[in-house]
Amino acid sequence: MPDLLNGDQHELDPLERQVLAVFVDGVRVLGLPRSIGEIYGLLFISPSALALDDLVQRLRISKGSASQGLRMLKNLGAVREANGGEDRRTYYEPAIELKRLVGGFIREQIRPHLDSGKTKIDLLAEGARSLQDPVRRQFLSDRMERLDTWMTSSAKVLPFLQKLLGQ
Amino acid sequence: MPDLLNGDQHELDPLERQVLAVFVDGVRVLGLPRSIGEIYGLLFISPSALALDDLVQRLRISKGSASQGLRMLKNLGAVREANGGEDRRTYYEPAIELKRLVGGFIREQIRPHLDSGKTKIDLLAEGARSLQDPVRRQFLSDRMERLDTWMTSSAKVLPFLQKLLGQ
DNA sequence: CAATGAGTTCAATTTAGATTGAACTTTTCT
DNA sequence: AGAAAAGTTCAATCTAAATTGAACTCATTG
Repeated sequence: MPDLLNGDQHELDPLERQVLAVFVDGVRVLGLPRSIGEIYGLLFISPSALALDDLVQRLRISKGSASQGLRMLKNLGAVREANGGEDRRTYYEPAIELKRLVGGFIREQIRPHLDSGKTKIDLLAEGARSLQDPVRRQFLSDRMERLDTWMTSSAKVLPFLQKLLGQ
Repeated sequence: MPDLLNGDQHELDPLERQVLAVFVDGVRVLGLPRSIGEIYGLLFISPSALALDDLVQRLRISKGSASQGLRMLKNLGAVREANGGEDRRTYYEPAIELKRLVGGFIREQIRPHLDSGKTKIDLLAEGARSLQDPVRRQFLSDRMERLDTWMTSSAKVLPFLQKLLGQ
């Protein structure tokens, strides 16, 4: 007698599989692992919040994968804990506002790289300025300046991005 | 007698290595392979255009890697052939305007995914509309609608992005 | 307080995708 | 023509990153 207590632990149906494939594709473009796309995707098409174990069963991924994936999605602000589950498990639901998703991605994945990049470039510009050969010094300094401009422009654009995507 | 005819085929010096590391880091964020960062980075800090073989020697990568990397960079509009090299080799120089780089990346890496994603979602929305269960149908249709909105918003934002980064 | 269940951690394994290198095509030069 | 050099292609190999799964902690409950 299968599925006695579980109304909803079936395999994914073909439509659901295809939706998940779109998410897997989407997150790969962002440089995130497949499991992230699967987990978020399943939450996105689930009418009710899901617990870790639901993800394990329906996606057939390991507990480890599900745990790590959920942590990353929480950090990105793409998933939050649903309040008021009956049992003692934690249930998760997806954030579905594009603004929030983009904001989280920028905060977690873009800004840190921009910041550490800027620091490194400042250091390298320093190094360039202390080169012996004046021609080389001038050229490299110009290029480091250019890199710096890139970073600054990119950083400036991010708030606009968020604003434009806000709703 | 090393380097008799090659004024410039040294190893990379530590400063150069560090600049390349920044580029390698940068392209990884964009989901591009390390070799792309190395090749573009070396061109970026080279005062004169370089040929494929220069890349092979200075970066110690294979001819195959250099060839494929250059092709991708050309497709991205990040590198162009320099005109007027002496010998019969092709020399390459980097595009250093952020606008152009971003434009190429959007055109080659973002737009195709957005477009194919939109197509797939339209199909899936179709599938959702023909579900039996009215509750499920309504819910999934809403979610597909939401996905569609994401795609549309993202596509609309790209031209602004390019404009804002246009120096 | 022992037992059960939820969730985490991380070393080992797997896998996707990047890189290599040898064979090939094309171009140039004597 | 044919030798040499530039560049391309792609099957085989390698490697970085994702995934697994077993051992663990922590919280709950009878």
